[in-house]
Amino acid sequence: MQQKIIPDIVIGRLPLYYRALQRMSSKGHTVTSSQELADTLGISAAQIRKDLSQFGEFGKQGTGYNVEYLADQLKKILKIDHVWDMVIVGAGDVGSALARYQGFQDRSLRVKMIFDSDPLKIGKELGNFIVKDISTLIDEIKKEGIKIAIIAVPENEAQEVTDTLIKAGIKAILNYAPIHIAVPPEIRLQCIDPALHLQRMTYYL
Amino acid sequence: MQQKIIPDIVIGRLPLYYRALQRMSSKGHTVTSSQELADTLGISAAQIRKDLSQFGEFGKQGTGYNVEYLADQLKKILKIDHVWDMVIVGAGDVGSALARYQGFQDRSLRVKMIFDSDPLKIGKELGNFIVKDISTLIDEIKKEGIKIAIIAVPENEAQEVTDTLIKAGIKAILNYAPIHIAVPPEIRLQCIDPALHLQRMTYYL
DNA sequence: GTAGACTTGTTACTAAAAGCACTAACAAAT
DNA sequence: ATTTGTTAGTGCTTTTAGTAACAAGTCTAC
Repeated sequence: MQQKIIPDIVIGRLPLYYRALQRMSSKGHTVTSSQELADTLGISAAQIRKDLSQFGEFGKQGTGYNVEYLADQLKKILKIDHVWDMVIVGAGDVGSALARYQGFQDRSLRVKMIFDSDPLKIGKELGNFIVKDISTLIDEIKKEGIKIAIIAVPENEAQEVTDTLIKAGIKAILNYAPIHIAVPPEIRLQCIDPALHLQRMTYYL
Repeated sequence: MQQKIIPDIVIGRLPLYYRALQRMSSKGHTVTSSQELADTLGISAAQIRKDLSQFGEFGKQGTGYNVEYLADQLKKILKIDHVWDMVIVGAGDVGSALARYQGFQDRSLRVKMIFDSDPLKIGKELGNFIVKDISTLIDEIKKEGIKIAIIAVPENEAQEVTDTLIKAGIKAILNYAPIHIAVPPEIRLQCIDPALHLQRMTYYL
């Protein structure tokens, strides 16, 4: 159904556009232009127009884009027109912060469960959750049909947890462990390692 | 002194190589090859060789790279042959998790101070730190000569905090606030927004 | 000492992404 | 009705990034 293949780099920018539109909308703006978005985001107006035109014609020449309408279209494209449940694996500092993170609200994302292997943590309260035993992970994920997981375990456990998650039917993984994990090509993977981001900048200092 | 301009995308991969080498080193490996690194990282061997050759000839034909030596060279290139002190602004969940984060150890990064504007948080203990008053931020940063900052404040305060940090002499910023912040071109900026990473993957589900 | 298997650094080539410029459409003011 | 300024969408050009192939150096086994 997707006629031409859209480059992943374009897909990567869409959430950025959506985030800006949400903010405009909450401020009461009803229309915007590629130029205004460009100024807001630090991306060229031509780039934004080209990206959006890959998916259809959402704007009106001379007028611009209707904020609500464009946001709605992006929601459909990104499949965030409904809430996605997620699991967190690892109830350490990072996992805990993510479990309490308010930034998923209003962005079609919701933490559903959190797992750990440490008997001292299992059963404990954490935010609105009770930490579950990692040995029940496959069953719980399958039962709920969850497709997205966040890994927040030590690096030496990350690959094993990944393999288990994939067995459970997880299709997208956000990895906070500071190590490269291997996944089959059909599994989506994104990594966050603050030290990596920081070391990328020290070169220029 | 830097003869040719190295693309930023190349700089971005160097910390990845360094991380892999650190791991190899801790496992006792003394030599490696572009092929082994490629397998470890999921990047092509040719790519790795080309990236490294931008900075010099670090390997030996037929043999490969000496792990310690290459790691050392990368440390020099990335200027992480000494520890960089950092400040965190915002002592909420994200800031707290970062203040306690163990992943900066052994990676030439160290949190030195944490600030907040909330009187209820100022003066409180947090990990090994006492949360400082944000109104003292400029003085404290200047006094210590700190160049790197992590922003972990709500989105509506992020731009103001950014401007203050730059006044204080900060040259590199890691932004956790879910909003685009504007900085002058000479300031390095990296952003981490987990929702953005996740929404990038939902498209494919 | 030599054959053969490895591995680097480099060059030539291919593919992808971004930038630019232009056309057509629309709105508002006169 | 006409003019002016604005803006989307698109094709073309330039730039950038990645891949593949190869010569030259190194090591090991015999």
